[in-house]
Amino acid sequence: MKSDLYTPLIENLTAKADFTSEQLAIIKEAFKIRKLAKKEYLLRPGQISHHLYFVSSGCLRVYTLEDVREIITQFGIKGWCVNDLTSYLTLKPATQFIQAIEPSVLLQIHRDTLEELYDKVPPLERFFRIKFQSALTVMQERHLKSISQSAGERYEQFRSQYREIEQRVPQYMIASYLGITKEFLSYLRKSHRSIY
Amino acid sequence: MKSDLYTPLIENLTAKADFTSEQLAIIKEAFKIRKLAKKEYLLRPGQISHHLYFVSSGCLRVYTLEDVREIITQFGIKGWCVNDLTSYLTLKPATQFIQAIEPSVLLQIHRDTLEELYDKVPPLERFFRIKFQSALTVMQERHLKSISQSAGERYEQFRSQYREIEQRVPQYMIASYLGITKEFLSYLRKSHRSIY
DNA sequence: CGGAATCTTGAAAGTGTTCAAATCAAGTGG
DNA sequence: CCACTTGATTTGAACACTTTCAAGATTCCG
Repeated sequence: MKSDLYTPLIENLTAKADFTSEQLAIIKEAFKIRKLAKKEYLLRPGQISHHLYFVSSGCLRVYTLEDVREIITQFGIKGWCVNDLTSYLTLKPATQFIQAIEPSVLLQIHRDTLEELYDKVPPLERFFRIKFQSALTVMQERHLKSISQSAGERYEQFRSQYREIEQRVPQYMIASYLGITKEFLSYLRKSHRSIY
Repeated sequence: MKSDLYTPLIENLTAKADFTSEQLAIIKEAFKIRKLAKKEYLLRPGQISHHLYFVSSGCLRVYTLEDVREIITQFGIKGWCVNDLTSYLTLKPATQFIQAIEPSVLLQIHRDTLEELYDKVPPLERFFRIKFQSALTVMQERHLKSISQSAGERYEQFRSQYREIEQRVPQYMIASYLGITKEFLSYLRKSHRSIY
């Protein structure tokens, strides 16, 4: 059922803005289905990110190689977007990898198509403005915590905030997302064993 | 000269979008001048942020009290915006302080006025979508560095990226912005004395 | 079963904080 | 313009948090 895959997208759209059913149909039409096997890459450094990716099902990670160490900057599960946004917006080569952690289904839209849609469907521009606003506040909050809290606190908070992700991805990836080593995360878990 | 104060705003607007001179006039009209003495507060925790603030001149800081320690989340100089964005967007009480570090002049617009403007001047919505997009990528980059780089590297990078701010604000504020103690920043400076 | 990926352990080293005191700089009022 | 107070920066020692490295244990999957 094609429409199944589009349900999360439609829900997302209608939650934050008003679209007529005609507009929704146009938008839906513009998003193409993209399936990924486990461990398959959607994007690699050097490539240019030409699409916006909406996760319909599965789980992905966005990460970068700093020095020689992997740092995960985003996870993506149903209802989230994943991207190397800088590459998408500036047309510069990506610096990040996007890889499926599980078999996944994405809905992708090309930058040029979306630009056209902004003109064809004005509420879409508002939708994205609002989306980017919220994404920014989330990122501000995340950054604040990363410099004001200890690793243990950040882990606790991650566990409660993203329980679903915590249960689906290996622990060394969570460590990477939190900016600590897998060994230290293991140590933290041990010393609080009673809690977990 | 009133128009002097508006120049940075106009430049900012016209750099990223196309407005007719009529539209620019309408927008300009909607922004009110707000002057602050040194150390004066624009916003305190508990208050609701009803305005968007554009810095026309001077220098401000946005900070929060974590535990008992001040953490600076943003600086604002000419051409930048400062805010507790979460409060502005959700109408919830602010958690951050906004304080002038120098005598400053801001241009402020009320949320309701801006919402009306989005309808009256459609390109404005696009302007802000693009602004928030860029702000998000900047924040992503900043967060990545805060978890992948050492304090020394972050300081080096801050010095080169924000030379102007570095020269205008006391060092303990830079330490606070970088998420380290003033003592440790002092130590870093000492051990690299030759470089600075 | 066998191999690869993941998770755990412990010791040693590095990075950053805390606290208390000293120094330096910058207004402010007399 | 000096004396004084406050604000800002520096120092050093002890401590806490996190990483590194090397090894071992465990789990997962073909």
